[in-house]
This record gives sequence, structure tokens and C-alpha cells, in this order.
Amino acid sequence: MTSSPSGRRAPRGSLSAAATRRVERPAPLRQAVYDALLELIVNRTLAPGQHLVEAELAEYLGVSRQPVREALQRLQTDGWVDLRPAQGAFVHTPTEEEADQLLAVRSVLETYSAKLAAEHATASDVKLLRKLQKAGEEALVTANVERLVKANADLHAAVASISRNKVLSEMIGLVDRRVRWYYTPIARPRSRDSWNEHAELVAAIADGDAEKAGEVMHNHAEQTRQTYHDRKTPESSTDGD
Amino acid sequence: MTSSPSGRRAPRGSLSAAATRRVERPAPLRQAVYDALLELIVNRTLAPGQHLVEAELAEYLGVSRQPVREALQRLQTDGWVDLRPAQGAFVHTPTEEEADQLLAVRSVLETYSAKLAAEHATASDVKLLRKLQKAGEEALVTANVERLVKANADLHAAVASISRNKVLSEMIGLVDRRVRWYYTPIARPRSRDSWNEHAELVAAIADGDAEKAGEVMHNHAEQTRQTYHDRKTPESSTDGD
DNA sequence: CAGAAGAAGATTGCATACAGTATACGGACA
DNA sequence: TGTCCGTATACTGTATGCAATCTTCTTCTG
Repeated sequence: MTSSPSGRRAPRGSLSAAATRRVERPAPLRQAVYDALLELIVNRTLAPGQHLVEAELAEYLGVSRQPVREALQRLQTDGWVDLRPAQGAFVHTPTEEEADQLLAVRSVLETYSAKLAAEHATASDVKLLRKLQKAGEEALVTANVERLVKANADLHAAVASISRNKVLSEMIGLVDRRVRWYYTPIARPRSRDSWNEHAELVAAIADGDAEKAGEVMHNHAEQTRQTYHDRKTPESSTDGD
Repeated sequence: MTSSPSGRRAPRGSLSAAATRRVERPAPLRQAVYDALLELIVNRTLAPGQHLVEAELAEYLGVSRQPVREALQRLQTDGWVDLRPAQGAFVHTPTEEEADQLLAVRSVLETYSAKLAAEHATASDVKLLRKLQKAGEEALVTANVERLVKANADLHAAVASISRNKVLSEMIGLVDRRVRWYYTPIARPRSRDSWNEHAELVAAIADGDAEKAGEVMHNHAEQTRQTYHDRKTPESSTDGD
């Protein structure tokens, strides 16, 4: 838990492997801790409402409390944990209301991002989208839930990226992950419809039809929201949105 | 700086004064530090690009490095500083591109919030809006820049609050403050127009006309964006947006 | 004189130690 | 027997110390 004996930087030897954007910077431990904790929260190892004791997390992750605290700070501002003064961190418990509000905001943001994407998409962008779409369809036929969820997230992220608005893109990323967190445990069989809508979306973007793209995305998002509300009989689980 | 001798909680004597929501919680130092640093950044005591040395800030604020570090964490995730590994914190330097992207996102979010506000506004909500509008108009005639800026922020915040979507409201708050930070140093004489548009907005919300409210807010935001781009001759300074 | 290697200072990152506060348990008293 | 109070324990909040790293200045060499 204490100290790694030697250095932790990548060797400076050859420039050959410089393909990777940048050599891992000193690799702040807090970032690793943040990722680890987020993973634990998302996959529900740490249940909503659970009290996170710094010392326990620190020991579990093999670091001191300091990086854990810093990670918890970020997790709070990103909405994953609540930090009650003098009491500590608690995994955030999503409410019905909050989930709906997030879905609403996501709808607005994604609609806009789809519009922008249609305006800015290059040929290679469209190519990427089609590739992701194909990956999704394949995951659909193999009924591989994990791949399906990932394909879905990738496609949406790609659209956001193509919008060329970084601020927007980051915000969508944040909102999206939280929505998925709330949403995933709820089984729903919307995958086929969902990917049909994706196909429509990609087509609209390829055409550079901003209005259409926005409309499709809006309906897509509202469908998801509706599905969320309609859930009553948790059928077989698949990806969604 | 170190320890307050006695307790800091309010006496439990009578419940009469329970009007104040909650007794001041232990008041985490990091929060105070966060507020202090944000203030210093916004009013440009800490210039964009400036290197923030933890030890200096700590001494200046009369605390140890720890709370400063935690505050810097939050400031980073909120977009006010950049935290370069092993180098420290630097006040974020806004680029043209980023400012425009923020303005775009804000436009989308505020438009939506105006729509929702029109749908949810109660009589007392409208009353509050009219009061804020009046305060703005008064600040306008007295040409009190500071009051004008505040009145403007208050009105927008009120609309966001009336939308009854907390997630949205918080997001707008975040984006708004950053926009204002980029925007304020640029002189612009849009106040009169701006408050006329505000009046229109309030009227639409009072009518419960969501479409109209959204449209007015959209135009309002796009005007601001336009003004931002058109700035060439920094005329007399006033509030804006 | 230009450029590179080296050393010293400054600053971050992480770990540990201490103090203050909240919660839980147990006993005394009505 | 129930309630209140006091004590003990656990955990957070803050401060300090140390090692690793980055920056800058100096000095040496071509």
C-alpha cells in the first residue's frame, strides 16, 4: 500500500511507439482511483446509498486516503456520490424525478448534437458511423448485451464528437453515463427499434440534413424516456436507448 | 485558522428560529476555499494562464495545502482551472472556440428551460420574475453596471429554477458563470435590447406560452452570441446577454 | 558563442499523524 | 420500564513530512 520502489514512468528509450498520443504522464494516482471507484459504482459493487469509508477504499485499492479523497471530490461534482460534511461519502441514490430530468436534458443536448453532426460530418465521419451502426446490428443478432450496450454508447459518443462542439460533447458524456447507470438495471426490449432509429439517424447525418437528424434524435431520446416510464414488467434485458 | 475554541453549532434551545433551513454544518473548509478561489479567478485577480502554486494559495488563505488541493480538484471539473499532472494548476485560458461552444450550449439549455418555465410557472413565480425584471430596469436607468449584471444573472437563474428541472438548472448555472467570465471583459452596449427581450420572455412565461417563451429565449441567446462575435469596437461597457 | 549536460531550487504527489465531530452503546435516574 | 445523559468508538477534516519530478540556472564543451 505504501510505495512502489522504483519509478513509474514509461521508458524514454525509443520514439517508435510514439503512436500513442502521449506517453502516460506521471499517471496521477487519483485518476486511477477515480476510474476504479466509478467502475465499482456503475457495476453496483458499491450500492446506491452505501457509505463509502475512505480508509476501507484506500486499503482495498492499495493507496492512502489522500488520492481517495481527491477522487471522491470529483465523483461528487460529477454526480456519482454525495459528500455529506463530517459524515463522508455516500453513493448517490437516483430518484425517479432526477432520472427523468436527466433524460430530458439528455434529449435536448443530443438533439442539438445530432443537428450539428449533420452540418459538420465529413465522409470519413459517415464511414465511422456506418461502421458503428454495423457493429450494433451484429451485436443485435448475437444478442450480446454487453457489446450492444457498448455499441450504443459508442455511436452516441461518435455523433457528439462529430458535432465538433467539445463542451457539448463532454456534457453529453457526463449525462449519458449517469442515464445509463439509472437505466441499465431496468430491463427493456427496445433494442431493435432503437437500432432502426439509429440507422435513420446515420442516414440523415450522411445527407447533411440537420433538421431531420435533430428530429430523429429527438424522437429517439423521447422514446427512451417513454420506455423508462412505461417499464412495469421487467422483461428480458437488452441495451436500450 | 486552526481551531475554534468552542462548538460552532447553533444552540438547540428553542425551535422558534427554525426558519433558517439548517444549522450551518461543520462548514467544510474546502468549500470556503473553493468559493474564495473562484472569486479570485472571476474577478481576474488570478489571471488566465497563471500558475497557481498550492503553497502560496494556502498561505494566502490561511489554511494548509490539503483543502486547497481539494478545491482545485473541483475547480478543474467545473472548468475553471487546468490541472496538469506533476506541474500543478493553471487558471483556464478560454479560447474563442470554446467561448462560442459554451454560448451555443447555453442557448440550447436556456431555450429549453424557458419552455419548461412557461409550462410550470405559478402566479408567485410570475410575480418573482416581474420583480426581477423591475430591478433590472431600475439598474438600467441608474446605469449601475454591477447591479445590472446581478439582475441579469438573477433573472436567468429564476427562469431556470422555475423550469423545475434541477439537473438543467445546475447545468445552466455552471455554463452561465463561465460564459459571463469570458464575456464580461468585452464591453458591449446591449443592455436596453436585452431587457426588452427579458420583458417579452416574462410575458410569454406569464401567458404559459411555452413555444413563444422558447423562441424568445433562443433569439435572446443568439443575439448575445452574435454580439460576442461582432465585438470589434469595445464601446461603453454594460451588462449584457 | 551556441548548445548540451548537470546541479540546485521549487513544486507537486502521496503518505502519515493529529484533532474535531458524529454515531452507538450502556448505565443511571425518574 | 422508558428516557436521558455520558462515555467510547469510528470516521472525517486538516495539517505536516517526505520522496519524486519538473524547472531553471549554471557551467562545461565543441
